[in-house]
Amino acid sequence: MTPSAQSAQPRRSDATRAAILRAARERFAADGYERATIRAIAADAQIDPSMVMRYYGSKEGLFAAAAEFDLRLPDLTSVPPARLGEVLVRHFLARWEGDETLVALLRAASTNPGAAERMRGIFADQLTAAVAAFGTDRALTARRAGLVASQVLGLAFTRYIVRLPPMVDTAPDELVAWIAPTLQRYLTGTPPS
Amino acid sequence: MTPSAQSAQPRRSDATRAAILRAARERFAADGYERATIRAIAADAQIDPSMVMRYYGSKEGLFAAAAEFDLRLPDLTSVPPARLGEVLVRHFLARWEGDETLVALLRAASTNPGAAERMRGIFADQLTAAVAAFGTDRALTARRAGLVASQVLGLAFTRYIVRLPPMVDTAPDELVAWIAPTLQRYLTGTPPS
DNA sequence: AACCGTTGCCAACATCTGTTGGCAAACATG
DNA sequence: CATGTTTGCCAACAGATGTTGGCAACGGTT
Repeated sequence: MTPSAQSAQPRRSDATRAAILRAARERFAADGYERATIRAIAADAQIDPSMVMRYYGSKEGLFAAAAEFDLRLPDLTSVPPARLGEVLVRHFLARWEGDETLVALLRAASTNPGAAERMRGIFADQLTAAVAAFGTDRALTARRAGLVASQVLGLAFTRYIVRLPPMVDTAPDELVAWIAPTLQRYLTGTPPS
Repeated sequence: MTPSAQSAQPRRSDATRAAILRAARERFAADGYERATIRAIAADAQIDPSMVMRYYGSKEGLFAAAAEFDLRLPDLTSVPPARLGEVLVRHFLARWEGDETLVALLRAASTNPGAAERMRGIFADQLTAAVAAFGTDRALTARRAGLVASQVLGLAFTRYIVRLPPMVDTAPDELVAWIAPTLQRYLTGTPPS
């Protein structure tokens, strides 16, 4: 993300690189992995398709770069325990509406094994880590995180991908009110026998 | 589905048609719409690619035929009201494990507009109809159905598509125990202000 | 000014895609 | 048997796709 992590001096082509990445995210989000063609991405970025190859190696490499994503989950230990669910849904909704990277990842994960692997990594690592902050049983923690992921990804899938009318039309606040108790129970509820 | 609805006599090519449809469902489920090529489907069915075109017109036509699906939702009015959630999750899980058509539809819906439209139709029509059986407020009914869809599709997405380990490893009965209360509340819970 | 790495474009490649038309064999019908 | 229809395969087309190599222009360094 930050342009000069290992390469000390910024290159002259950083603008081009960024334009490609932005166009790639848009196309991947709108069309999915296979329908988003390098030519179309290059056209959006107003450069030649061969530049995409030079800077990102391959289509897979481009996607890997475009799908870099940090959920930026808050520290759940500093959240009032009773409001965990609400904070989480609200955070996810905001994160989703503000950055199309997640939609790109979601669309691509359905058909591209690499994208699915990336998605697994994000939710297994970041979400599980956040949930683990207030639980000791590792298997139970993983299960709680998985359940939260199932509801949150289902929300995203129905709202941004399939676009089910009731899920698209409902205001974020009302969605939060409905879904928060679900996450709350997945996070803190007593596990079934 | 039934081979002789309008055409009185069964054709000699019915076996071929069925083989194509079966192979198509498998490929669409495994690879998604764009990666499932007509050539691969034809190879699986052990016939020539051109036969697919003759019998189903186009790739879209083939998908439309392969993605025909009935949720076979039970009549919710004859279910004990307190067990609505449990019955629903269990039904969906069984339906999903037993028929790969839904997985095909789910994968394809991410990238193919026609598949998304089909998915919208299935959940808007069949699920909303089932939910409408015990509610009068139409907007609220649609919202309840949408919420149920979000959790059920999220379950399917994480378990069958992304294959999040905790969602794959957890036994169906335990998933039911966790998720049933969620659907129960979406179906019968008091709506937020 | 001479030099060299960078940036960019053009043209082309090999391959794969959905799709089409024609032709031979199998079958059914008179 | 003769006729028409159905089933199947082969070969091919037109277009799109990821990817590559070469070549000109630019920019900084010595």
